[in-house]
Amino acid sequence: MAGRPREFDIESARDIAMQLFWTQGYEATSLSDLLNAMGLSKSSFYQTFESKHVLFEQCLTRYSEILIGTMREGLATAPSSLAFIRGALTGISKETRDPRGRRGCLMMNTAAEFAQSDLGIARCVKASMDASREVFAEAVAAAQVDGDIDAKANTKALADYLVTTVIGLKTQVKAGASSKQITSIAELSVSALCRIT
Amino acid sequence: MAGRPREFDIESARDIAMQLFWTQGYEATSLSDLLNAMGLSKSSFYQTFESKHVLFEQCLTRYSEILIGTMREGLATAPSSLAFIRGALTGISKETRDPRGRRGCLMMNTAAEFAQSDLGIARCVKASMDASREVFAEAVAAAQVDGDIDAKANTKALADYLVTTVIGLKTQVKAGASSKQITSIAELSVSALCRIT
DNA sequence: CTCTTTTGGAACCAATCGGTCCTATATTAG
DNA sequence: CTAATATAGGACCGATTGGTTCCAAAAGAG
Repeated sequence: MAGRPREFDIESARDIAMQLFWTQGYEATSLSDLLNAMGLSKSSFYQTFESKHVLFEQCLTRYSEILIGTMREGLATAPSSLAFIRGALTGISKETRDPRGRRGCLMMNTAAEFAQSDLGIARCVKASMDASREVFAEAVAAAQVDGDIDAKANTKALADYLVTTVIGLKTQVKAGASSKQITSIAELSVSALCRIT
Repeated sequence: MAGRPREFDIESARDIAMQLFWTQGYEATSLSDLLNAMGLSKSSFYQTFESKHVLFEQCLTRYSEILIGTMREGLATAPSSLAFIRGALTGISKETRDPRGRRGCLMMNTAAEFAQSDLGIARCVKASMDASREVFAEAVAAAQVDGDIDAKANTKALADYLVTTVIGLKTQVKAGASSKQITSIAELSVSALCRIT
């Protein structure tokens, strides 16, 4: 039935594209950038992925899956829910030292690049933010049960607060903040979180 | 000595360009977009502003001047330093209703679009962030004198925290958060600020 | 062997990009 | 008047953009 088998792995090719979009942005990533990095000919590219735009949407979805999955795993394996939250914030300081550079978060970058112009993409970004807020909400709720965070506080509002802080921290990294600055802001945010009533 | 006088105002033309860059981003704003919006011919444009890139850098500088100026004025006229801080955060919720749309902050958008690729622009973004952090630092210090914020807290760290929160809030607006969400996060952040020791 | 599919590469597309240059006209100062 | 500058508009530039189409070769399945 089937003819010549595909010589590349679709998912890993898409992951390479995702890294490119993440680092350079959508517009700044040209088709030939993609072809070179993915090691594909134009034929293979357009036969497999419909267009640059479709591929980008797939990359957004994939990124969100990884992001949320990593968060969920971190929450499940952390010594405590509060430890997970603290780690999620302070861990951002590591991105400062990353040789691949201060590239922020693909979702935020995309939100900044497209704003309201592309409806499908805007929906994708919002869905991803909602999902990460949901994970934070679970973490906060658990920390409230643990007694690390005041049980009377509004769980969802605290989750929103955490998402906002993460976004702010990642943008600070991209704007050139030092590792020390990031760590200090993160610690401050966590300790503030624990004092809220 | 002088010939035919210029028929447009350089500063207001640049302001129009700034608005365009702010709304659409640098790459997404084409030369003809600029010419149409500014009401200039190509000749006048290139004679007055050296290039699109140079004009953009001027717009960044201008934006920063306005931003910092507005902050300083707000700090000077607010009933208290803490009131200024609270207003700076909660006021972001208004941007949700702005008909011109959720366009975030030009500096952050630029940071997201250029990342580390353009050194001059990166420097400009960092300078602006440092300046706004400085204003926040003055406000925090004054609020500490007022007794609204614990005097033992690290002033500069709190200022960094505020900048981070503002960035996060503006990005949330751009990503589609509701006015209520923004207000609630802002209030939460301020009350957290007052409890930090 | 045949059918099907993928492959790489090239040719080609219209459109747009930022930018330069030029012409002809208009408006000022001296 | 002349010199100097600004104007609008168009011609033109090379380069690049995302995307389409065609082709001959390759390699699997039946």
